[in-house]
Amino acid sequence: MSASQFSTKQRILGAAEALFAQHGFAGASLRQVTTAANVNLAAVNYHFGSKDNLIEAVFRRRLDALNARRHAALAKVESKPDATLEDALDAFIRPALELALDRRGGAAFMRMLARAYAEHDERLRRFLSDNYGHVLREFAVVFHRKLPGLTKDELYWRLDLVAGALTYTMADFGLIKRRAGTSETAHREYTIEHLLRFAAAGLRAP
Amino acid sequence: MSASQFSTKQRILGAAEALFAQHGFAGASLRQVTTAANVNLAAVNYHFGSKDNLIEAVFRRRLDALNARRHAALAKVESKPDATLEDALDAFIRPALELALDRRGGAAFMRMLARAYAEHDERLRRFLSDNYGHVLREFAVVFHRKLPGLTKDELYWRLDLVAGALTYTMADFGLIKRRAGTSETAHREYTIEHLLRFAAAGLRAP
DNA sequence: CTATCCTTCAAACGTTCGTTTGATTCAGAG
DNA sequence: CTCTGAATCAAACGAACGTTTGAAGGATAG
Repeated sequence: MSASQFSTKQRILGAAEALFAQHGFAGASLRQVTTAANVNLAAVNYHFGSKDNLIEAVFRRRLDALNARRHAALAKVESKPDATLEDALDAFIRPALELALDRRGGAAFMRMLARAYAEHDERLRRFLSDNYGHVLREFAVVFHRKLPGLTKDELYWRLDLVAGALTYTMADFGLIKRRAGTSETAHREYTIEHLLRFAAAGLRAP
Repeated sequence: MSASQFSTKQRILGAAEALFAQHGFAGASLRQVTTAANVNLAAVNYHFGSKDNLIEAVFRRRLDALNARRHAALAKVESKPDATLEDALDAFIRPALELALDRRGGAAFMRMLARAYAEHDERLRRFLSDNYGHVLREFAVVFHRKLPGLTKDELYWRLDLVAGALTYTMADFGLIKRRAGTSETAHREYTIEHLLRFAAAGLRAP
């Protein structure tokens, strides 16, 4: 009889996500994680091989779905001949915000992502680039088409800054309680509108 | 004969700043710090008492000056009767950007600050709030006057988001090499203009 | 039933951590 | 010169870390 309806693997992933978000990758120990997940200490190395592999698995669980949604949304935008920069940005932002507002740990994951972004860790950057870089490159191509007059270098670091600011901002949005009386849909649309305007202005700056 | 023109204390602070920026507070060990600073391991506890105190000292060395400059710039803005929201934002952003562009470790400090911001560490937040909160509250009062129609709660979380996005962005600006042929002054003014427009738009959003 | 395979368990591994200790060095005051 | 006190040093402390081990558990197939 386990202590939860979820499997050992899933309980480890959930506890690790929350603790990595709170204390960082170096700051959260496997003993904290396994205690919170109510599993044996050795279970992490049995199921994931190492702490580094666990970190990657925590990312993978959420980012696989996020990237698939972003890819599909961008494809839909590309099928319309009169799509704007804002439409492409919406395809980028909306899936991420839905993830950030997900009730089962979405906010914790977003905070973890923001920390990873701020860490500039080489190993983690390579992992993210190798596994999810192709979708980001698709977006970069589309953005480049919507933004002639920007050199490739200029576009790339602007995208990096915009993505960073969005990630950081969304990590905090998960913590903000929405105003009473507003539906979750309204809250999401209000937030997307806000982020989208900021991102578009940043990308279009002279 | 020491290995540098700087004192043991200063060498520790400089090495700690760089290593905290690169590996985080938990990830950088005192052995790494003291080796990089070319001092004995026990020197940290002798001069600062503990690792936590060292972290605070690294912040204090830069933030004392930053807060004084921000306070002075805001006072100058307040002395003009027709000052705009953009003027107040300039008083907030310009000293920080000058710090970020400082050649002696300014970029490293900004990256460290961005990490601290993303960490949401309770102890660190209390330290920053206790020591530098009063200047931020001065800014909040001015911003509130320039932004009627915003509730106090709305203003506070918008300021938090704006400050976070700015901090994160400036942490990366320190890494970006400016285009050849542009002076440092021109680069700084271009960047400030960019950040200022974004922050003003974010604060003024409906 | 036994045999097999996946999973869980308590215990221990060697390493690294922050911190403390007690001796040593050394410049400046009397 | 001696004395004093701050600074530096090598060495060690106990605790916590990620990881490994070998035995025990427990479901399923033959």
